[in-house]
Amino acid sequence: MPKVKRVRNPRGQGDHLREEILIACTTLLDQSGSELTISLRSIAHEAGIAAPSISRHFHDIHEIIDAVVARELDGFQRRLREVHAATQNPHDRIIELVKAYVSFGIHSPSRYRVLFSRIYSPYWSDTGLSMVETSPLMTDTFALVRNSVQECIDAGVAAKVDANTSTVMLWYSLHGLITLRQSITSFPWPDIDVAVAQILQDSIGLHL
Amino acid sequence: MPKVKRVRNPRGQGDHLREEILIACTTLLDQSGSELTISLRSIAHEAGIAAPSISRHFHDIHEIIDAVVARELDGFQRRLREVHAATQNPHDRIIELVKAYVSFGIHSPSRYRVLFSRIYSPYWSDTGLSMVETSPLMTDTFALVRNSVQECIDAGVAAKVDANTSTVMLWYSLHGLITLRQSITSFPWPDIDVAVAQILQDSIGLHL
DNA sequence: TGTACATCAGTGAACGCGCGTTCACTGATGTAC
DNA sequence: TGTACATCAGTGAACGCGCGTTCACTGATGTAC
Repeated sequence: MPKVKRVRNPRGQGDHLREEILIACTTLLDQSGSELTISLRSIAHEAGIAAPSISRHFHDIHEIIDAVVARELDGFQRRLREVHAATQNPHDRIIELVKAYVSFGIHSPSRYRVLFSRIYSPYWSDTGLSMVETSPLMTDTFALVRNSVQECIDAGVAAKVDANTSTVMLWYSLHGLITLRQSITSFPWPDIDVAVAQILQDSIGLHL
Repeated sequence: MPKVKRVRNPRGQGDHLREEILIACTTLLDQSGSELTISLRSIAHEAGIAAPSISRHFHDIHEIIDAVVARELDGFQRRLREVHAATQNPHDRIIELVKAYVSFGIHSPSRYRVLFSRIYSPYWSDTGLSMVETSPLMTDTFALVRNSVQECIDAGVAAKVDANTSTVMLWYSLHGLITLRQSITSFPWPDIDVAVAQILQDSIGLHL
């Protein structure tokens, strides 16, 4: 989709193109589901600019992908925080948080994959290992859920005692549910709501 | 690694090259961890042959990948069958089956990924959707584990009642454990044996 | 208030490379007469 | 037993394409004098 004749940004506002590049990259990621199929030229084409124009804003394609992942992770965390603020008690809160997580994974499979299933390829090792580092945003988001699990335990609505381990178990299960259903589509998977309820019961011992 | 001067296969045994192509492709998959970074030419180079030589044996690269996946899945299933045959009672059997699954995922991350985390990309849809179909081998392997879970329930060593749902929960958790630990490496994950024991307890209610 | 100049925000052509695919070929070996 | 021919198992050069990167440029706008 080549865009209509681009109007150049006014002087001093060259950073606007940085935004457009990130948006174009996000669009392509949504379409392809893997950062490996994306090229600098495809991003330039999607953004309606010449390929060399990107170099003023990003050193290479990994820098663009990293920026997109950081943005998406930030948006995802913000959504979970909203859910956290909008719920009244620990029981409803953990259910809504899990629903939001699963909903994101099921309805935005490509974005979910880019955030939580990035591949470490040895071919990339010379361009830096930043993609392998865990973002503080990831740790923060985990802490948000873990605290909600702790609240459930304290309130007596969850039977487990170790909030940290329980939350990891919860994460394992939800991630497995989202990605296995995506990869192996013709398997007779059980109903998704039933599965999520079962996961909440098994992993944190939530009383339903 | 360019190989030493290849000796051509004798007449009537051209299928030997088919084997060599599959082995070369497996080697590359082990190295890269994603089928998206593999090209026909890279396989030809790894196998020490000219690129057009592949066309006598495979129509395109997807056919090669599919053949590799089928072989690997077959080998994986055979290993699980061996574990099944080598164990004496339902309790030990399910533990050893799970250990074998996790061990494969942790020690052969690239192969595991190719078997269980393949991506459906819309770009490939015109070359056929065979990659999206669930292999009968996958269903068979699931049935093997599900039957072991059923044995545990019948023997009273697992507390859950629905073997099918429990096995799906078990699969979700193990898959999540393997892939999350692979993608997010610097997170403070709990000890893997402890996590696996917890998963067995949570998902099928195994008494440890 | 003019005007020369510097800076900013890009563009377009060209490069060498790896890709999948085509095409004509090579040379060993089996087979029909 | 010879020998002509068909088949098999590949090879090597060449193609057009998309890739990341370089290089010289364009043209608008701010700034110093």
